[in-house]
Amino acid sequence: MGHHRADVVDAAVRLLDEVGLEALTMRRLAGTLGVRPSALYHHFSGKDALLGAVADEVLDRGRRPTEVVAWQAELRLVCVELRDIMLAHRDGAALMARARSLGVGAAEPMNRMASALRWAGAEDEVARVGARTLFHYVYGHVADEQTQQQSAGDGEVGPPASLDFSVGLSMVLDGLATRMGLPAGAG
Amino acid sequence: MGHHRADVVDAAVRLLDEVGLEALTMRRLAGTLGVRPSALYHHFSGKDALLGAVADEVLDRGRRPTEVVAWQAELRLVCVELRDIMLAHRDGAALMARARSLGVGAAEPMNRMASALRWAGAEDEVARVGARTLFHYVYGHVADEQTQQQSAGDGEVGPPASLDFSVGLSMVLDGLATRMGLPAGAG
DNA sequence: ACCTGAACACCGTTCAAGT
DNA sequence: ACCTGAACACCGTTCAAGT
Repeated sequence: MGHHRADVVDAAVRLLDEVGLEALTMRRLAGTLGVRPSALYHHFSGKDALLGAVADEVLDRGRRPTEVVAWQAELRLVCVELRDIMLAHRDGAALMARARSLGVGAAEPMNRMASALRWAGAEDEVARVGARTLFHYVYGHVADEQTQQQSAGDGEVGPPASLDFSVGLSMVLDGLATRMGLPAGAG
Repeated sequence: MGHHRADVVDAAVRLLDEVGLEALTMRRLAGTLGVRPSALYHHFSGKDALLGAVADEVLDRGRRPTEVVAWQAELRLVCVELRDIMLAHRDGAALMARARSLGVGAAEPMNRMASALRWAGAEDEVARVGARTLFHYVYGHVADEQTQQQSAGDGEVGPPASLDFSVGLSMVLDGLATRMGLPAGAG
């Protein structure tokens, strides 16, 4: 009875956190809204479009204010922000992968990374490849974290994931610096 | 009428190449074998187990003989082999991601990378993180390639993907070398 | 603009029973 | 050991029709 697009996205984010990506179903989502499944197609052309909107909404909610820092530190901040966003929602990494593979949404983080690199003086190819590499690193790491914490649940292991993330990120940033003809280790 | 596990896996690989991962369905697979869907559950406990077996089969088929080379070159060979395997099958990257997220199969490439790193003298943490980073790089790159070539199809763009892959890989290997206290650029 | 009702063409999985 | 028959509990999507 009178929902808007934003209401549907809100409900979808809540449902995602409750039941996970696999159980995030058009029929189930309609149920939580007290509406018939077919009603959702008034707001979205299909499930793909809905998932793209959910991914962008989640990205937007986790956005932090920009700080003025050196380029390596900025890339680090963007990557940490992206990881935190993915970790903030059940199956967050899988959601981003799904949206990207459907070619709908979730493009902003990589664009920010590429911008930072170009601003730092990287050639176009290095900026493009570097941004992709960083994004894939973050996504892959968080995807592993979330599938592990899904299969564990009992023995608390806890914080070493963040440390591993930081170490690997430094590695990629070092490689990036080397490619740009700068000394490694500033990050 | 008398299929074995291996027959089912073979048919699944063929069907994957024909119709893609999304349409690789238990019912459809049963159809190509001239069998009822329920018959498949005699060979596999469920779809997840089947997909894991498919991933491992594909990995095994693409395996190349080991060459004796420097560690950076060896890592490069493993990564190139992994990319070629994924590219050799429709939705190859998505298949590996799916298997990994289900915690079934597709673990061998990362193990080989970690071994190569330990053999080269890397500390345990660097070997673990390095292998993960390399695997995620390869997977992410190929996943992008395959979703792009899925949405393109018309204007031939072609080879630059391989070049981008090589550049990004060198970047990661440089970062790895730096972390190990070695000069970058040997790869 | 937003929704219902009803249908279409599918899914994965289980389980008793057959040979 | 390998398979059938039949069912259960779901899917995404379409489309005419209602308010």
